[in-house]
Amino acid sequence: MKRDGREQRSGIAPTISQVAKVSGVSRATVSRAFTRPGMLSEETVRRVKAVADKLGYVPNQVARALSTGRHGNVALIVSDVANPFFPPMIRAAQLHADKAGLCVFLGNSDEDPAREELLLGRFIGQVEGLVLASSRLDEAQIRIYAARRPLVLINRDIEGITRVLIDTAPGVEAAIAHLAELGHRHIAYVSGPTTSWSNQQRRNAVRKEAAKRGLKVIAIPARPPSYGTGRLAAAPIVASGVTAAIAFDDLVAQGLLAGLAALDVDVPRSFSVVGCDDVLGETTYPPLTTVSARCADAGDVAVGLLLSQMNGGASGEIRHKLNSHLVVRASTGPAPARRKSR
Amino acid sequence: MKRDGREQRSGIAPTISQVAKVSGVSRATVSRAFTRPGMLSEETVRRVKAVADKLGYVPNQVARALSTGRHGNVALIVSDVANPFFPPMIRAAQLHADKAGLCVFLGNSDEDPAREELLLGRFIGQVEGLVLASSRLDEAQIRIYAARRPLVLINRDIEGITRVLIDTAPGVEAAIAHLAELGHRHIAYVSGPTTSWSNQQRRNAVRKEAAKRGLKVIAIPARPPSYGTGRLAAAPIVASGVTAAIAFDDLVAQGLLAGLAALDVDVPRSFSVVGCDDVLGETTYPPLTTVSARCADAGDVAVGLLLSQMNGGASGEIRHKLNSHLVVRASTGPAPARRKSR
DNA sequence: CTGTTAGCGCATTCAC
DNA sequence: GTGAATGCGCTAACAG
Repeated sequence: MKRDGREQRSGIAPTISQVAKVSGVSRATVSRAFTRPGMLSEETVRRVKAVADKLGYVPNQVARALSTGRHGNVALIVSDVANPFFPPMIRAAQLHADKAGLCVFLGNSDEDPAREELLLGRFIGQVEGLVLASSRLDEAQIRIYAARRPLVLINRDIEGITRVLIDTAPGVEAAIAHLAELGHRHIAYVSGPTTSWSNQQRRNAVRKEAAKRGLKVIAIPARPPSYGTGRLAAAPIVASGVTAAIAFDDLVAQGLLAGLAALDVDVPRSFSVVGCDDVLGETTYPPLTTVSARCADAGDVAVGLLLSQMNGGASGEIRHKLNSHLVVRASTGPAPARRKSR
Repeated sequence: MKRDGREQRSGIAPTISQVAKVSGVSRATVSRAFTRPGMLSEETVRRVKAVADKLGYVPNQVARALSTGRHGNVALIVSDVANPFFPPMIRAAQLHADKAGLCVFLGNSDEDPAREELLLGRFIGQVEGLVLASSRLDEAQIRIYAARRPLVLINRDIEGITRVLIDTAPGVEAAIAHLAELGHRHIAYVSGPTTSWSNQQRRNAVRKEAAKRGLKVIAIPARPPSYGTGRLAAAPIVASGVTAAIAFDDLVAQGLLAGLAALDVDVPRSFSVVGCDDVLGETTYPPLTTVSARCADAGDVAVGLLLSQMNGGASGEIRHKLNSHLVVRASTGPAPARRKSR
């Protein structure tokens, strides 16, 4: 077999053999100089490394991976890079992976299960572990991949597979309580993707807590969840007569804010809105009351779990829950006097 | 050498040899069935693939890479995943890479040259090409890596290295013209990172066009560029007496908007703000007039250029410029009557 | 401490 | 059209 284009640019890359020949040692010794210097005399290590340096030798990761089966790569697949929920998570995951010396493949499924599977297929062969954030794949598929490689899920609850769940229930409950205390009696839940674990969880939390406090809640969809669909939801929401809304995520809430403004509904004076995820900070107008979801932590924890699993740690039943809480800003206020009576 | 932990989970992954044995052909034939089916009889291909399927065989990318020198991976390094400028670019780059069957490593330098170099070092050995977006590395370093692998730069202008530049000058000039027509005479440029090519380009465009139209421009820094620093810039800006500001990017502009609101300065009635990049859409309040930077296209084009370079295409002097234009929304308006005269 | 030997899984010359 | 042999660059037993 001929040498191919591997190093077509600055000539052929030096291999372990060249270094070995020049330094007058065996290839194994050169290998050890890089992987287990402690096994060699300091003198040898020094000499070999000097030669390697001069030659510009750098270990070929691919060859090493083939030999050891460890390539130091992990993959992270998200459902939508452009959703502000993910970047902080990606960043945190990267940071953690970096510290462990791992490289991370990023995949973007764009909410499409087929694409997600395609990516998975491409990654699986060259990674030591995977993390799937908000996976839209069906359970059976996920199990298949989880059987082949350490795999951890974010915001997807599958029995027996390590997962980290951002538990927005406490925050959502607090939000409902907050709204109730402000005198709201009828509220809307602006719902997200039906296949989303987060959406199901939030919807249930809203219903449960609302029931407990005797609030009426209606559901208005915003699908796919985005600024645009949130904006569109404004009209049906005000038409429904509710005085407050809690949205699937901050983006939807932000759109709702805009839609409300366009309808001349003053927030928070005549309508209250609360978001979810807390990814927009105070950048909305008015600053959004929202449920803080610690998405960055999720990325960090997921990679941590993946690492311990890769290193043979307990891969049993791990279901890591991340807490949430309500952040009250300026988009919520006392319920307005009833419209009908005016 | 013993088998290692590669497939510790569901037993050993089937190799080409197993498929060969079961289908009663040689390993070479199995290999061909996957890489050059045309070389084999249809019957053979069919049979081999059937067996492979049943066994769950899937070609080992790493082994293939070692043999061919092509592993189908590329790396994308950005300076800050969390900056809304990047996600659309990342998404577009991924999409293009996907179509070409490539996997992409994502690196996040967090604006730190040292981290950027670390990442580069980890990636270089296992990718066929790299794209560096808004690299903070010094030119010499970049040249070294570019000599080893096909490499394309985004928003960094280094002679001899393929680069795609988002040319915001036309948009910025249009913005200045727009402001001038609205009667503004004194404006501020809220500047970004000094090492950023984009910042230099924008600053120069502002100066040039302002000079041409006889506007006075002062510079106020917002570093690092963010919502927070933009917000902080509001005070010195109103103190300076200018009536309009053009910000390094949308995030800074958004912060400025908030800072202005906190200072009770009405936008656009008493002050005009224009952003840069157009990554926030209409989500700000008021909707931001901004220079559209087509960041998604940049990612797409960069990967395209990288591909052609990887395939031995002309790697000569390529300097791809992406155009920009002004998007007028609601954050700009006529210059207010002069404050002093009131 | 260091050298020798034997693969990792695959793609590719050559023969046939 | 297909098989046998060889090597990609490296690491890991096994000796010494």
